[in-house]
Amino acid sequence: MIREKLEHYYSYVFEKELLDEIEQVGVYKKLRENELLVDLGDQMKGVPLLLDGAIKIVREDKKGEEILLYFLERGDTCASSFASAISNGKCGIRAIAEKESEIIFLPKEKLDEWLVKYKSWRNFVIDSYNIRLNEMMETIDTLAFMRMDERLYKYLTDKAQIMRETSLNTTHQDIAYDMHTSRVVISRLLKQLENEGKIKLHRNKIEILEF
Amino acid sequence: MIREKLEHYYSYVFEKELLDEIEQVGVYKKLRENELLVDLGDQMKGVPLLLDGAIKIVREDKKGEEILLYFLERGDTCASSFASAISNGKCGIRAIAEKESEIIFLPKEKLDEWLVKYKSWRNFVIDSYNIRLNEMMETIDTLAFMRMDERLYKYLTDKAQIMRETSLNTTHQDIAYDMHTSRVVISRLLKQLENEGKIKLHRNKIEILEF
DNA sequence: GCTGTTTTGTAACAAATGTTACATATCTTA
DNA sequence: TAAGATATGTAACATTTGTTACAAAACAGC
Repeated sequence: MIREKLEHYYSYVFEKELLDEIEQVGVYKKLRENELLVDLGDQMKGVPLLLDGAIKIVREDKKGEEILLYFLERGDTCASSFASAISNGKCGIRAIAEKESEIIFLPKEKLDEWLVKYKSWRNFVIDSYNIRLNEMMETIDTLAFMRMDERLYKYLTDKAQIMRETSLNTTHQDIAYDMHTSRVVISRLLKQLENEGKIKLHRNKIEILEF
Repeated sequence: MIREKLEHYYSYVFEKELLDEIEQVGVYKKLRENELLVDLGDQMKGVPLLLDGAIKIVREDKKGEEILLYFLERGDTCASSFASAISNGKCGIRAIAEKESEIIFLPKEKLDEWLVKYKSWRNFVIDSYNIRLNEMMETIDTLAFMRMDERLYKYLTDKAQIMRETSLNTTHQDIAYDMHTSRVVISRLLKQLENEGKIKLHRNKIEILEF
């Protein structure tokens, strides 16, 4: 069954021999919604390959203030873990399953070995880093160039896409945590978006009418 | 002379055989102050290794609004170029020499080859990506968690360190561009920092009194 | 049903940042 | 030295974002 899912998402990415190796040494794991996958300061023993679901990557500063960096989808891996695993350093982020997810954990001993052996692995690692760098740049653009109302709308539509839903089950407070602002600000701007006809508000649920 | 500089900054990073190869295929280049090294949308034909100087990495959105991402110092390479070079993609940033700098340009044909051949090259590439990811996270922290006055003071002290000077030759307008705000805001906050005794203002020059 | 808890709505105000407008100072160069 | 050009200082005001306080609505468990 693992092989099936692997083939499904990664057969065009990895060579057959590499898929075989992954099947042998990879550890399959199912994550419950809201389960913590990586915490701040963790020393990773490997890297997760995401088979299905959605993982939220969050940054926290010394004072415990949080902000959402980006989401991982199936086919993604966590570049920050890769870093931490291969160099025995600490992880600067927190990763939480946003919904039920499935991953394969690859032991760090193999990471460098595969770089030598498999061209497809080298491409995958480099690509992953690039995707992550670009994602970070987009986050920076968002923070630097957009006003809160635009950021909020982007947050809602992005998250809906990741979750593959047109409604989000979330509270105003949760959004405020992700965007590092206050609940009152979010409520105010959500109401504004509702008046513009872009969303519809319910208790614990936001329907997105316009993408 | 190139060999000398290479040895000086990279002899502890790269194996001897790799240093030899770099000397053979690398193209040395001197950059004048303010010279453009990489522009938005460029398709990189290789990656620059920074031997000396300081390179400013800037992000620009569609509307032409800019913000400083980070600086490169000697020993650094541009992860974003690496990305662009190896995958024939476009570069999402702009790189400008902040002062006279020296680089060695490595042709993209070698990049993947060396990943297979040299452990030290693999480490260097992975490390570079990690350093850049961390730098980006710090930029995000700064944007998300700090007020403008704190950001400004951090900008001044960071830049002074990169430039290895205690005074910066710059105008309020230039700082405003880097921080994506208006000149008036910067002038106001600089005056405030001066009143707090942390800096001293001159025309075209800011002296930093407290680090 | 009733009661406590969670979530949302909103007003009133405070603080931070952005904008416009203009004055003054300093440098450059003819 | 006079005449622009560039850089800085500052006031007054606008907008955006954050904070406090409280009320009302929706839900959960009994």
